[in-house]
Amino acid sequence: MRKRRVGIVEVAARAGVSATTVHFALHNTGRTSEATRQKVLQIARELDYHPHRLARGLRAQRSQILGVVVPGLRNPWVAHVVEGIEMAAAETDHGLLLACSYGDASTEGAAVEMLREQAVDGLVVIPTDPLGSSVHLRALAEEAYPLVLADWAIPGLEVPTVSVDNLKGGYVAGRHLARIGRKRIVFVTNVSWMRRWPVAEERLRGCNQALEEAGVAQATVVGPQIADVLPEERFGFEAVNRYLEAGGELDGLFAVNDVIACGALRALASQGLRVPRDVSVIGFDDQDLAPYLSPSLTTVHQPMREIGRQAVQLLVREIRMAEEPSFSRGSPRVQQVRLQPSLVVRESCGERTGLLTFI
Amino acid sequence: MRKRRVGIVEVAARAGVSATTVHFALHNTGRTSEATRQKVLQIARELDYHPHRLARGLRAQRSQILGVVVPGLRNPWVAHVVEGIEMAAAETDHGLLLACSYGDASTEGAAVEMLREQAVDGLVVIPTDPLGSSVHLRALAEEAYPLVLADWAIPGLEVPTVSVDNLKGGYVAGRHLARIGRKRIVFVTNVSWMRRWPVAEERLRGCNQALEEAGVAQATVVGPQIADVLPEERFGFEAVNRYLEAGGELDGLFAVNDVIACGALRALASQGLRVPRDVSVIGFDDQDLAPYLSPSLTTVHQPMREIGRQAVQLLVREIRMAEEPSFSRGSPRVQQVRLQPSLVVRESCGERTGLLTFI
DNA sequence: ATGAAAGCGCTAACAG
DNA sequence: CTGTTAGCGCTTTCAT
Repeated sequence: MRKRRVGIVEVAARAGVSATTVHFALHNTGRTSEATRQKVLQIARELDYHPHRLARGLRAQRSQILGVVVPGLRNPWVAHVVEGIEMAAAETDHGLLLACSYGDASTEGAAVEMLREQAVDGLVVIPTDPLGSSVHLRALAEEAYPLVLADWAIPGLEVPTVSVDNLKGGYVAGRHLARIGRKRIVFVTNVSWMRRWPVAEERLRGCNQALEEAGVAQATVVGPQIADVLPEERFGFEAVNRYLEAGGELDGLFAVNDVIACGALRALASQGLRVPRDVSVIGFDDQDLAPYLSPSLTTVHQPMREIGRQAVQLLVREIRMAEEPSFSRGSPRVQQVRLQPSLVVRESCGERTGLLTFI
Repeated sequence: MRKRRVGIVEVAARAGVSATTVHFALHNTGRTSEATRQKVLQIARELDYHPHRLARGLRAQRSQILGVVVPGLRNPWVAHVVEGIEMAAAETDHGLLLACSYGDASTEGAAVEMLREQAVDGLVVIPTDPLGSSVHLRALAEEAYPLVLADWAIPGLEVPTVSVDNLKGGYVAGRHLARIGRKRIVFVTNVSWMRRWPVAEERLRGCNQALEEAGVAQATVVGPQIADVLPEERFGFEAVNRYLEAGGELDGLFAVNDVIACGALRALASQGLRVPRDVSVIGFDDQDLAPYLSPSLTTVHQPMREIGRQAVQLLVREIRMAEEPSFSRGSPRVQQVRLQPSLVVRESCGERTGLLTFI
């Protein structure tokens, strides 16, 4: 039989006190005598009382729920970021309402709408598309709705953001390729990633900067020419395959993420190119599988869970600021957190081919 | 400036009608004249009115939120199931409150507690541990709280469940290994998977059944002997490495999931064993990366998103049944959905080694 | 065809 | 130290 939910009044009745007293007893505000408090707690336990957060939320105008909008969960990068968000949310006693945009700006808009109706206290969004996203995100920002972006900032949108230093990430990748003597570098990215403008572009720019410093030709961008396909492994595979079939050459490859790198590795192998002998490959993310690919993948590590955690921290701060404007005290109005990536060298680069440097 | 949320009463005021009328106009219950209805809708739009679902939920005793508890998101299997859940939830106008148990039964219990306080209408749980989980899940079941399990049923717990036919999945894997002439089969699983009793055990049992039918020796179970480590790739790698270092032999390997298979592939390669020449490898799940590993992974496909979708469907049904008991009409009280797996043959098995069959 | 009023479960200002 | 009371925003019965 469905057990009826026991509320504060039933506890009050059983304890022979008022609902108010129960409330103060449960929240230990020191307004009740220790005796009644114990009695109330005892009865609450007996009755298996649980607060009804909807009711509390309605009254307090605060649901203790954070909304999260992500492009989807199949890229492990996102999955890890969401885990980080979940951990931080649980620690700060928040629930987590999750919605996916699946790469579509209007789905994202609908998700934001829906989450707002559910009265989330704030939103963490990994935007899907700078143009489409910026419309509704800008609307949120304008009414000072607590909002934090993860992964990348939308140009011209002043919102707290936590992201990784993509320029530097690209730079260390490019520098490494140059150092080990690679001359013809290809940068693989899909259109979705190009749309996320700052991300792919910065990684590419960082890479090119390093190449230039080393006197190596700029990277050839492969991928945006062809249609986007899922999963991303397949995209990486097809993009590289087409490039090679069209007679393209390369001795170094830098992929915008590890999943695409995985597909790229496969394409290189299928075309008879050996990694790292013929081609050095670098990914981005350092996902769980990177060390276990064959060859293991050299990649630019980023702290994925940490991105999620920091996003929640910024968001909680935003929420407080929205509630008690005095809280802003001193610290800058909009915080940007930029985490540092680092290169993890594994087999796919074949450090030993570095001998080429001496030729 | 923070925009104050506009409610039904403000719309009413502006339209010169009562809140009741606004309500009926918005919900198109045909109780208002078309004229007033249009006017109200117009004003609602102008004022950018959005219903407050917390308030509605409180009144209606129904939050339109589903709770989901999963072990974590880093295994892409889970990520895909959650995507399926998210899609189905969005389609049925439900929000999705997500919590992770991280493999710990008490964390799971706390998550369930928290979700109930948030007044979710029902729960989808991927249990973490049959012993630990069964305690609080049984409690839910006893009070007829809408609950659906995904992935595996807890023995003796009568709750709707959607899972894949693991016995059959194991069977087709084992049969394939036998058919291509493999004789010394190893089954790799970690302790966490063994705890999820029916899953790993059924996959193993199905495999052994096929081996027996083919007159091949039962599979050696590798993994549970050593401590669990994350990520699972690493576990697969270490488990297989230890087995080989201890002088273990094999010519066929069946892993409890693709991620562990990925680590196993790597371990085999690092020990100089070639796949598929020396060893045939089969995984379970058919995750995105399976076709892009080198060699590409033969694996037992399961419809991951579909599991999530079906779970939501069962749950929505449970919720309706709990609300209007008359709804149960005819159909069995507890539904079990069992989806069919299928073998996807790729390079890691080397069908051509099937020649061995003729020796 | 429309409105008044009660109430979902909890909180907090205000009395005593 | 404890209780009374008035809502939070929406739904729904009952009047008009």
